[in-house]
Amino acid sequence: MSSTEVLASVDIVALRMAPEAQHLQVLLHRREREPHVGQWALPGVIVNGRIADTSLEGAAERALREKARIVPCYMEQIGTEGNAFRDPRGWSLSTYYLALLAPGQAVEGEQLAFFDVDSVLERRVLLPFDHRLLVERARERLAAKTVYSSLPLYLLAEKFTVLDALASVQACLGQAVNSTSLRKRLERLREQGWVRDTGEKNQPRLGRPQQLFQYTPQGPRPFMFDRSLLPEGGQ
Amino acid sequence: MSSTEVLASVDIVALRMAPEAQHLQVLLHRREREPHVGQWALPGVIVNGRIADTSLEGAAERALREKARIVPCYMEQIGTEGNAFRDPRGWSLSTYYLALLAPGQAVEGEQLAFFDVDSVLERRVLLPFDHRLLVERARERLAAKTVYSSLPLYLLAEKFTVLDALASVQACLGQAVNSTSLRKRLERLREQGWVRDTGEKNQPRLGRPQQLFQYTPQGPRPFMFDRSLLPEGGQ
DNA sequence: AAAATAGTGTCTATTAGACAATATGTC
DNA sequence: GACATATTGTCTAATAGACACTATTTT
Repeated sequence: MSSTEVLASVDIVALRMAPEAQHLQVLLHRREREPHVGQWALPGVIVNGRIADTSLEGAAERALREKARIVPCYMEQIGTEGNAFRDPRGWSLSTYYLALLAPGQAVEGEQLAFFDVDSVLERRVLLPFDHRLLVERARERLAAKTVYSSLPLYLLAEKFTVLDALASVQACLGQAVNSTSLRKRLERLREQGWVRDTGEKNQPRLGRPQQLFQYTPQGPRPFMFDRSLLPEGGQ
Repeated sequence: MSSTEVLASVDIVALRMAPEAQHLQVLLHRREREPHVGQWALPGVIVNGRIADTSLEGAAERALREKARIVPCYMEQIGTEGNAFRDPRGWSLSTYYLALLAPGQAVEGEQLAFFDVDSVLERRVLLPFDHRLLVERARERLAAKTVYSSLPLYLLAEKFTVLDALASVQACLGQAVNSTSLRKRLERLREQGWVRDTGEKNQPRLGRPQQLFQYTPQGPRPFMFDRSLLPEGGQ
């Protein structure tokens, strides 16, 4: 009977909308220990290691709090990757979470930075372990839920315009979305109490002012629409 | 620096359609060791314990193979539950999978049996650890995917009738479904090559014979429809 | 007034759902 | 033929998507 030697960790794929841009960024943290010390990687912690955790969920929150002093707008477990090869220390297992952050989310220190998700997925930024895979899976889940739920709205500032919402949906989905369809979805959300018209306006440099909305979730899970945004895209 | 003592296991929520009935059953295995020896529980194994595993997925397949000598039609990781309380031995973590079995799936031995999912969820059959929760989560995922995918078809025999498919969808969903809608979905699947009309017929005791179909998945993941089966039900 | 941007209204296509109509078997 | 069941067809409702139209601001 050998001892059960499995290293358990949690890693966080924390996303925000890039400031003044239309794409997603992922929060990375410079590793403080071996292996891969000094490299940019997903923030994460060993589960119930030097610091006791009461639950996996708790460990995930601790990872974000300790490494980045951040509390996300939304967090969801995506899955667990475990095998004998992903960590040079041996058999390891990482349960990873998708966290959605507000667009203005600031981070302190030299050890933290946001990187474009696409540059990670396209390997222009290389991550240690299988962290690229974890980002890819989190991104896939986000895209899949975007077509039939209100999930992308968690990435918005407290007050947002229709175009902000459109940018978020498109960034999550990785493709263009019909703006009429999105407006109708926002209108339905408003009827259901999930979105509030603040009555305030935002004046762009030119043109008609934009209505400012507020996302007011009525439950822990996003609102589910009964149709996909992308009929052809399915499958 | 304390040692990282976390017990990692995989557990399988393997479901089949009850024979001659319209509901789901879950495969349980009588525990051979402490804790909870002799009780009916989800089949599972310790990850990379006495027997080496190369991956979590591999451990999940091993669990089904070792405990039940079964190869499922479909398997999907649902999530990981981990905390300090779920196992009396201490901090433990279980990654659990949903497995879908063919309706005739036989099991050998006194140590294996199918139980109605509802009797587990309603606590008429009590499972050790948090296994009831795992069954509930797997069932939720199945129901959620049933409204917009072909997932329930993995529960069918090689050749099935429209009514078989309807029974499966309704069992997965836990509620009645319009049979016209399901027929149209099957027709679309047929056009897409995901379902084949075998040309054969099944003669019920009375009435017109039933067409026999065959599920022929065109990819590893189920076919996605672009609308929900339950417009009102959403959210 | 012109330009630019936001927001509304109208029409089409698709598909779930209700239900009537038809087909094909047993007794 | 009567009956039972399966299958097809027709109609309605809801909503995504395309696009024309109107509204509101700056210059």
